[in-house]
Amino acid sequence: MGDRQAKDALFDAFGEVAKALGNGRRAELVDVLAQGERHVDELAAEIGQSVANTSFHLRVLANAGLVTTRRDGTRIYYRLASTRVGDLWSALRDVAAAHHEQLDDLAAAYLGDRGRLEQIDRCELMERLAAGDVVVVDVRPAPEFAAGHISGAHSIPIDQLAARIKDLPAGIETVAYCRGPYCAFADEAVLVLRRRGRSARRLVDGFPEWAQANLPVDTAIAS
Amino acid sequence: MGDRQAKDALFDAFGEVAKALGNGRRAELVDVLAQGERHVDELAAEIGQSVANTSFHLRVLANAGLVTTRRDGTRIYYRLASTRVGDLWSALRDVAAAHHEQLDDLAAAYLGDRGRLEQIDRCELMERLAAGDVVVVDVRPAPEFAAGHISGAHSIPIDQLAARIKDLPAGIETVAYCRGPYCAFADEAVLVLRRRGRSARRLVDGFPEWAQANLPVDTAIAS
DNA sequence: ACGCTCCTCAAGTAATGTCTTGAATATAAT
DNA sequence: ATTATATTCAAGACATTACTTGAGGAGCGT
Repeated sequence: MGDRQAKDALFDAFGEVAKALGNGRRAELVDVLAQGERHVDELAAEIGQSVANTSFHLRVLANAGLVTTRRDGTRIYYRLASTRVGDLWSALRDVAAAHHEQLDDLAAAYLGDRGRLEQIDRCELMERLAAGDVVVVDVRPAPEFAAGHISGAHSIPIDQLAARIKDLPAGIETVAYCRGPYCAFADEAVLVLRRRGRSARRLVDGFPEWAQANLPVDTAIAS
Repeated sequence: MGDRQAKDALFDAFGEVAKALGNGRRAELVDVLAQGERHVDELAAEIGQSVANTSFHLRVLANAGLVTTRRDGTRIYYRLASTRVGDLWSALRDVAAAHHEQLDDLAAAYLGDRGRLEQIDRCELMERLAAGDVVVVDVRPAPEFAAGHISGAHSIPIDQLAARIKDLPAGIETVAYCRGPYCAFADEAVLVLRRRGRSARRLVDGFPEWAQANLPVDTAIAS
């Protein structure tokens, strides 16, 4: 009990879990999987990598215990091993946002200047939803909406928003949401909506945070 | 906004923070620093590495924003950048414990079989402390006690416990605590105390968790 | 100014990680 | 059975990481 070698081995094991998150592509995978399960093909497209490389990264995550798999026919679906993994991912983002010097610049380079972006927090959205004076749009890809979404939200993936904007009722404020605070989909949705003269804001974070707060969620397929 | 290259760079930055934790020696450093600030010499001894290598690892942690420094004369003290870093470390341990297949074996190899080890949780310890029918012993190294400890605890570093056991009042239960759930000091303390015929248990986790729960803490030097 | 202590930096080596390409496997559909 | 689709595996090029040794810099006390 208490010898150096065993202690090093134990902490190496903790390190292995962190190492699994220690790659940008794997971090992207975890961010996508926090929305719900996906199969390899889709994941490869999401992170812009080859299927072989994506498969390799998924195996690294699986070996670290961060994700598990389910087979359905020829497809293999990956998902986070538990909500704790999502918590770990949130904690990592928090620390990076608080202490990583260049993170603000990198976020601004990806998301653009959010100075004028109108946001709404979970509490207010919940109130407005109850009052019925708001329309909520889920602008994530369809499979993520199918895997789970804010109760009452409409699914319009961001790349279809311009074409389907007429499906949304006018004269009522629209709230767009996506994967989380570092996802650009909702930002872009707000831009598109405002350009068309709609009143629009984005939810400050995304679906995982909403679900984590135990707010109402649906998994059935809605409009 | 939203282009691949910028997104990859952003998630690479998240990955860098995780990568900083993705090494057993750096994980040990974070675990020690969660107890309070220490200087390089001590840290090198704690993780069983050369001073040069320890300095290197500390710089990696500093570059990732996980630790900061303070100079005092010839010494440079390192500390966690904020309590969020401690939260991240806790989340990492939780995930590893829940999902890493070999972690239980590695923990058992380092800590020994805890099957018969009597433990006490924070709530019960708090009650017993208020009732005054328990003696609390901090068995961490002296600098960690000085940096912060459970209010009313006595400091007897584990390597002095056998010699100083007579300083502890007999006929009253003793509770030992240390750095956390994966620290062997308190386990060993319980063994030593029981061998001497004392009634003893260990706190399930350690000082960082106690402090995080906003329970009473002292930093002054006590007995 | 000098030596002392504490810490960081640089160079070098062995090991490991990332991504590509092309082949191999497993299940489903024909 | 055979073919098609989805995923994994293997090999190789290239970059990065971990640790050692020895030199260099910063502050303190004499």
